[in-house]
Amino acid sequence: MKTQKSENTKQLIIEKTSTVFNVKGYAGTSIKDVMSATGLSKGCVYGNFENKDEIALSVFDYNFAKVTQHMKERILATKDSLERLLVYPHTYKNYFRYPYLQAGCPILNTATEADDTHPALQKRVQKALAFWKTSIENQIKRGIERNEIKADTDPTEIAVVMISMIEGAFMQAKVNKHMTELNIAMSYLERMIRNLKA
Amino acid sequence: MKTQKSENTKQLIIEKTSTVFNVKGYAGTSIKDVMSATGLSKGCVYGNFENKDEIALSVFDYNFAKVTQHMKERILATKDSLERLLVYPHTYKNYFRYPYLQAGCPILNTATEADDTHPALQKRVQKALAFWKTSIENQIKRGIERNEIKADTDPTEIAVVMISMIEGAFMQAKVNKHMTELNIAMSYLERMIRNLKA
DNA sequence: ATTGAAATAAACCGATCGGTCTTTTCATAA
DNA sequence: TTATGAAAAGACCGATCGGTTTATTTCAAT
Repeated sequence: MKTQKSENTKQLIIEKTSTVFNVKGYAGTSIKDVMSATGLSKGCVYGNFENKDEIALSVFDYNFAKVTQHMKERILATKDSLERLLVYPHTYKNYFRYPYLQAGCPILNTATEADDTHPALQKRVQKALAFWKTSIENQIKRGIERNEIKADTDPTEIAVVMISMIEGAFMQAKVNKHMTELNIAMSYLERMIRNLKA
Repeated sequence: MKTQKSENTKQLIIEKTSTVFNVKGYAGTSIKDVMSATGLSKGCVYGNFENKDEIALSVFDYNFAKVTQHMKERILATKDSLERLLVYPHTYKNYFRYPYLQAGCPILNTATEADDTHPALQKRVQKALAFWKTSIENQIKRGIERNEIKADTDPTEIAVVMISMIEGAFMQAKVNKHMTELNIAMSYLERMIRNLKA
């Protein structure tokens, strides 16, 4: 098979550049950056991707899939609904342990750059954000059905507040280069989640 | 005075490009953008600023001063400590009314771009964030002294949570191009603040 | 009327940008 | 062993980047 190999290098390019794009952003990452991150030539890069846009889009999908997969695994390892929700603050409290979060949350990083300049990337972020929101909502609904979470809990409100607090606190951690604010916010979030107990 | 005039154009460049930098970011804004936004020639731009960095730094200071000034005015117009804290969710709930917030929160926009790429800008954001935090803390301390806020309130925690929620919700509003999540988060924040009442 | 700072347009610089195209490499199948 | 064709390499493209320099003009203050 010849296509097999090309599929491999395509994946290699995505993996090797995933950090670069997350750190430098779309406009800040050049093809030269892609070349030096992968060790590949320009011809090879453009042989596997149509243009820089296509790389950036693939990289965003890859980065988002990484954190989604991690959350999924952690969530499936729990039993109680509250424990499931607590996975989020627990993970972000220790974000430095996860290489794909060390460069920052891909949603946050991409969102602020793409919102007015890159419609295609913006749509991806919108979808990612919507996916995250509904999956928290579903966890809460499930918790209510199982009588583990107070029946009068508003799933949408909790989901929005959780996402807001995580992203806002994460931004502070990144810019301050320390965890103080992130820890404070995540501890508050944990308490908030525990208060949802039926 | 001859310096007067040059001071004016310097200010004009800052004002006219403040939106551009907030929308396109530092890396995304070119000198050509500065020229077309101001209607000035390249020679004139470089006659008033040493380089692009100096413009970006000045623009950040300008943008941050704008929102700080707005908050200050609003806060001074209140009497109660809780009302003072409520100024923040009220303002961000109607952010589209304020031109200097329409392009996004300068702190958020600059933070995510500069955290790993532009140390000078990053320092500015750190200072801005610290200023914001301590000023919320001081308002809460004042409220406790005046017996308007519960004595067991943790000023730092509330400050961090407020900033996190605002920035995180703002990000969602910008990327989704609608206010749903921002309104939900700000309503929650209002309730949280009202719960601090002594 | 003179002066001189400020702004102008334009040429120019080397570097880099994203992207194309031709050549070379190299594994595979005949 | 040789022919084939995909994949990788790298020279090359025009455009733009940030920034400098030049000569010229505008215009307010003396």
